[in-house]
Amino acid sequence: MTASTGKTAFKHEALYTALRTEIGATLRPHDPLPSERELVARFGVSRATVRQAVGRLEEEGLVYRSQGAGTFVADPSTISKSLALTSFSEDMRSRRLTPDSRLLDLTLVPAGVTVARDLSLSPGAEVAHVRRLRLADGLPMCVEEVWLPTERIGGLDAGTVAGSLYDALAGRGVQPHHADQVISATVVDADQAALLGVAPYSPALRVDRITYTEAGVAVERAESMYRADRYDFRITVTRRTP
Amino acid sequence: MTASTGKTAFKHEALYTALRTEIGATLRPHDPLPSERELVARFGVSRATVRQAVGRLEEEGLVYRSQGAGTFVADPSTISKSLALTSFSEDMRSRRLTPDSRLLDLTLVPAGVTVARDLSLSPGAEVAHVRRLRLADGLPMCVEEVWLPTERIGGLDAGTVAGSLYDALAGRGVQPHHADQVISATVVDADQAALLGVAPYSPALRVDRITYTEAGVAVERAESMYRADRYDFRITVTRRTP
DNA sequence: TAGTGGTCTAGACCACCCT
DNA sequence: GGGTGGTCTAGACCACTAT
Repeated sequence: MTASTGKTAFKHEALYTALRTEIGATLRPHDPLPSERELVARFGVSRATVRQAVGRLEEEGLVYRSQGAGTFVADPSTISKSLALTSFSEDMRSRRLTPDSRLLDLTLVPAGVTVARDLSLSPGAEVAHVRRLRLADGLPMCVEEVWLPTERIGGLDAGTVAGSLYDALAGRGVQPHHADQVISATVVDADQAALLGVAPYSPALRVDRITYTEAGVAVERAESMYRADRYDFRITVTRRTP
Repeated sequence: MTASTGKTAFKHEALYTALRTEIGATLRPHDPLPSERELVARFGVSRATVRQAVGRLEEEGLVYRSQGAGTFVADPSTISKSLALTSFSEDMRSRRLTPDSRLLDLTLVPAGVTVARDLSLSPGAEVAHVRRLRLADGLPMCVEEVWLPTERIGGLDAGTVAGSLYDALAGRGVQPHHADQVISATVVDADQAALLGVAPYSPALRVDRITYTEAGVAVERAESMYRADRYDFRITVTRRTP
C-alpha cells in the first residue's frame, strides 16, 4: 500500500510514514498504537528507531504518549501547529484535512518595489506571480499570493503550481530551509470575501512570509489570508530564565 | 558549580543544564560545542544521552548542528522573540515601547466551566478575575482579561496588578515556565472598541493563553485582544527535512 | 584522511499504569 | 504482576565536512 516514492532511505522515516498512514486510515482518536516493542518485532528495527519515528509523530501532535499506559492517537481538535516551516498542503494534512488548490493567476511580471526588496532582487527583475485559492476538505481556507524569483527557481507552469509549491521547488533542487513570518489580523476585501465565501469585512488571519534556502537566498514571498473562523495558530512557548 | 537542585535525576537533563550554562557564560555565537564523542568522554555518558541533551538545545534554538562540521552556538539575534514566553510588559520593552496598565476590574469570582476546565479546577473554585487596558507609549494596545486560581497563587490587590503579573507571580514563588497560545483573528465589540479607541468591528489579533509552572500546574488563563494596526506576531520557522 | 553528526542495533533497568 | 513508555549503555556503520 505504501508505495515508496524511492526517497525514504531511513528506517525511521519509513516507519513514521507507515504509522502516519495507519493513523489517518484505520485508527480513531484515543485508539492505542501498537506498543513500541511490538513495532520492533513487526518492522524488524530496534527500539531506538521506533522511538525516533513515534517521537516525530508526537512532536507533530498526531499522537500522545502516556508512561505506563501506551501511545494513543491524538484528538484532531487539539492538534497544535508546530513551529516547523510547512507548506499549506503539509499544514492541512497535519490537521488531517485534504488540501486542494484553485489557480487564480499565474503570470510573469517585473518585481515591484516591495517584492524586489523582500527578495533582494533588482527592481524590475522578473518574478512569477501566483494567486491561488486554497481549500481544505473542499472548503475555502485561504487566498494566497506568492512571488517567486524566476532567475533562482526557473520557470513555472499551471501543472507545477497545482499542488505543493515546496514540492515543486524541491524538484528543481531548491530546498526551503527557513522563513520569517509575520502574523497579523485584518479584514477581507470584497474580492477576497467572494473567493472565501464570507461577508466582506469579515476578520482574517494574515500571514506574510519570506522563505530562504540554507544559504540565506530568498526564494519565495507569500501573503496568505486565512478565514478567521477556520484557522488559528497554536504554539507552545517556554520562558527563558537564564 | 552545577549545584544540583536535587530534582535533576536524569543524566541528559544534567548535561543539558551544564551545556546551557556554558553557552550563556563562556561561548560566543557560532563557537563550536565540544564534539559529541568528547562530551561522552567528559561526562561519562553514552552518545545517545549526549544526543538527547544536544537535541533539546537544538529544539530550543540555542545551537545548530551541521553534519560533518559540528554543533555551534546559535546567533541570539536570530532567536525569534515570539518563541519566548513573555509578559505584556516584557514584550513591549523588547519592542522598545513603554508599557503601562489601566485596571478595569479586579474581583474574586467562582470559576466558570471554561475557566475551570482550562485551569484544571473544580467548577466554582475561586479565581481572581483581572481586566486591564494595556498601553504602549501611552497609546491603547490591547484589552486583556486574566483568570488566576487563588488557591495556587494567593490573593491579589490593585497594587499587585498595576505592573507585570509575571513579576507578581514570581514574587510569590510561582514561576511561569511554559504556555500554550492560540493566535486568531477577530473583530472587536463596542466595549472593546471604545477602550482601544478604534471603530467597532475593527480587526483585532486575539491571543488565548494558558500558562503552566514547570510541574505542569496551570496558573493563568488569559485572553488578550490586540489592536490589529499596532501589533503583529513575528516568528522564524525552520524546515524539518521531510 | 580524520573528525563530525546521523542512523541503527541489541540489549538493560526503571517508573508508571492497569487489572 | 505484566505491560508500557522513559532512560541508558557500548558498540557499529554511514554521509558529510574540513584540511
